[in-house]
Amino acid sequence: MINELEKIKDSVLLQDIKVEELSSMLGCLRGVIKHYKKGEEVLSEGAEIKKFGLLTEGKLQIVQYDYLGNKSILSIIEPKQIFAEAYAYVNRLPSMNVEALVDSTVLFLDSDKLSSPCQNCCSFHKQLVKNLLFIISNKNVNLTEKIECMAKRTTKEKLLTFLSLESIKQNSKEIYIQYDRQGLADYLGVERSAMSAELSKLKNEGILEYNKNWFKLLQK
Amino acid sequence: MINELEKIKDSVLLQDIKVEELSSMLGCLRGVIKHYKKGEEVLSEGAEIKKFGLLTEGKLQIVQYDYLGNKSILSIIEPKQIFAEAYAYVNRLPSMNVEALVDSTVLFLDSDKLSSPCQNCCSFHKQLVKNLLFIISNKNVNLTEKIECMAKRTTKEKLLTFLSLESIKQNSKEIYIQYDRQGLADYLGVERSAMSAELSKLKNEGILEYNKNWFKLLQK
DNA sequence: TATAATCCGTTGTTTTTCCAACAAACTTTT
DNA sequence: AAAAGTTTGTTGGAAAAACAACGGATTATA
Repeated sequence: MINELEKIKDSVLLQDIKVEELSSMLGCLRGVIKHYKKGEEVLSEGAEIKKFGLLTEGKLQIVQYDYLGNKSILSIIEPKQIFAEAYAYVNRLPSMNVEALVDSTVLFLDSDKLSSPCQNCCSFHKQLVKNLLFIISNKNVNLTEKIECMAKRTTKEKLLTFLSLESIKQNSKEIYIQYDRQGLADYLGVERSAMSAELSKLKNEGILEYNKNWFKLLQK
Repeated sequence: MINELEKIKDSVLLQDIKVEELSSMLGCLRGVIKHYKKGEEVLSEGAEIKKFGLLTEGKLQIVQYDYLGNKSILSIIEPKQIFAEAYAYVNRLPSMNVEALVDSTVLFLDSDKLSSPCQNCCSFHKQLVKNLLFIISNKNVNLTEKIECMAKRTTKEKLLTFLSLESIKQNSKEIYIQYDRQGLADYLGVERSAMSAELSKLKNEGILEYNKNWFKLLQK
């Protein structure tokens, strides 16, 4: 257990919590460590979620199957990230599955215990709640921004909306993006090749310059 | 102030908090009441947010201007709802404005104080945090579902994804939706007339029956 | 009840996207 | 440094969506 804590002590969730407090936290939040083999299911669709997970080791995938059975990957969970936290706080059944992409270890924490501090009002609770609110709020803002992009009707507009949001965040007309072309197309919900074509057009029109992950918005 | 509390005492944020505790809560969270005339700006783009709002009276609109200056309405805030809570917990500047659609009254509460209970660990803090986590998590799930619909490539798929999600939520093949046609088209990010045409097609193909707000998914 | 206003479905045209296939550029491996 | 694999840009035809315009139905208003 100590070993696992070592790996996640600088995660966002545990930010600014003293190392000495971590093990008492585990008890308070009913921490449970579970191991999964590659390909195993960590959480399954429709199963009630009372604890959320903090990945200590490995890699997970959040996937969803639509009404036709088509699989789509919602996100990849890397070590130190938490998952399923929103469903833990909402009495709705999740419509997605979590699968282990490689052998993985997860620390599950009781969501109720986190938000309902014990009598002695342990000092770390305050910080944990703050961190969790930050994480969920941040996700919220990110989802809203993604919707802002996807709501545009044309690929060109989706691209420009995405790039100007990045430009604001990076506080510069020159920006570096985290996605490759396929990743960006997936994010915006469009076809990669069509998006590439649209990027070329924007370059020809003198609206944009780019090279690999570097982009520059010209004029206004 | 007492009068304002009366109006919001059964809001989701204040759920399961005793009426006697409400006024001490106001002090603890540095509650501030503000009034706005119709058309006035409640929060403006780029201005740091330290407090989130709880609308006690009136109606607000969250709007956004894109890189071309086009205005789009993100949501309408009705009394008892909170707003700007995600931005209050994230150190990012909001990219939207909040405007009063009619004369309105807002109770602003300090987000820091909410997540950092005072020394005496007032009992309502626990419940407030729980309620807030519920609200934000719920929003999160809703945003994710919207993205699930919008990510589909065709209007037909967007419609069927939306309807089967509703079917699951309402636990029935027969469902009632909250939007009119224009509202649904906006939600899915498509053209109303094209969507109407697609609905007719689905009806002809025997996949769907509908009349106004009532829909029935046939077969699988 | 008449009138106005809004909502909804239909159709034809234009624009945009998807899709598939391929070639060029760049990376990684051997 | 060659070979293999991956990523990105390009193109043309097919499919879908946007757009505009209109008429009928429903709802709200005078």
